[in-house]
Amino acid sequence: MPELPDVEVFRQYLEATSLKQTIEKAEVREPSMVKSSSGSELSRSLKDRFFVSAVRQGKYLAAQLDNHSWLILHFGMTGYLQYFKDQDADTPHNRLKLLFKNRHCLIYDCRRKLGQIRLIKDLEAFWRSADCGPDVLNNLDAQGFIQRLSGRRGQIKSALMDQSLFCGIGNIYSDEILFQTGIHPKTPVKKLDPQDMRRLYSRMIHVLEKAVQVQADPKQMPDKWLIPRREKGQTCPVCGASLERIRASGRGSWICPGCQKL
DNA sequence: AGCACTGTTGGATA
DNA sequence: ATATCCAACAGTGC
Repeated sequence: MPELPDVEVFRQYLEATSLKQTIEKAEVREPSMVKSSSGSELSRSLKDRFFVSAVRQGKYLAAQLDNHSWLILHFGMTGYLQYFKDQDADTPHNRLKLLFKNRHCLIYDCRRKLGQIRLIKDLEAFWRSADCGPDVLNNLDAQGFIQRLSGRRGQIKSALMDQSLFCGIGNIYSDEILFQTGIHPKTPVKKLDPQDMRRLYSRMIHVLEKAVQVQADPKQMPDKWLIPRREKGQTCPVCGASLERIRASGRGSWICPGCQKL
C-alpha cells in the first residue's frame, strides 16, 4: 500500500483522530523497528506527550509532539495506522501502540516489519540524512520536476521512483503515471522532450491528488486507470489490449503494450 | 512441499 | 551515476 497517497491518508487519519490527547503509555511491541535509540527510550519519551500536528514527506509520516520532537513513521510495504476507542484493541501485527489518557489508542501495524519508527528532534536534518528529495505534491513545481529529470541517465521508471530526486512515488503509482502518459517504463529519460516531461508532471499531480481523494482505494479509482487492473488476464481500459507484466528497474511492472511503446 | 510473488529501503557489486 | 541482485520480513498462491 504505502506510497504517497496512502501515507497522506494516514496523515489525515492521524490528524483527525489523535491530536491533543495525552499519551499515557507507549507500548513498543517490536523494538527492532525503532531506528532511533532504543524501544524503551522511545517509550519513555512518548509518555505524557501529545501530538500537535502531522506532516508528510514522500512516504514518511512525521507527527509533531508538544515538546517539538517528531515521531517519524515509515510504513514499508505493509504498514498502516488504526485508531480504536477501546484501549484493549489489538491488530494482527501490532508494532507500536499508543494508549491515550481518554482510553482510546492508536496502533501502528506492520506485518512484514519493513517499516521504521523514529523519534527525532530536527525534522529538516532528518530529511537530509534520509536523502529525501522534495515531496512531489507539496514542494515540486513543473520546472523543478523537469530540472531534476533532465540530465538523468537511466530509465524513466527508475527516475520516478528515486526518492532522492523527488519523493513519494513507488512501484504502483509510477506504473499508473506512465500508463496514463503512454510512456514505456524502460524509456531512457534522455529520449523524453520537455513536452513529454510537462505531460508527465501534470499527470503525476493529477493521479496523486485523485488517489488521495479516493483514500487510495483502488475500488474507487476511475475506470480508465491501470491500478485496479494489475493482475493476469486484465485488459487495457483504453485500447483493450491484454495488459502485460514486465520487469523494469528491478520491479514487477504492468504496462499496456498497445499504449506504451518503447 | 517448495518456490515465486508482493505497494519498502539499503547495501554490495559491476 | 546507474543497474542488478540480495537481504530484511511475513504472508499468499500456484
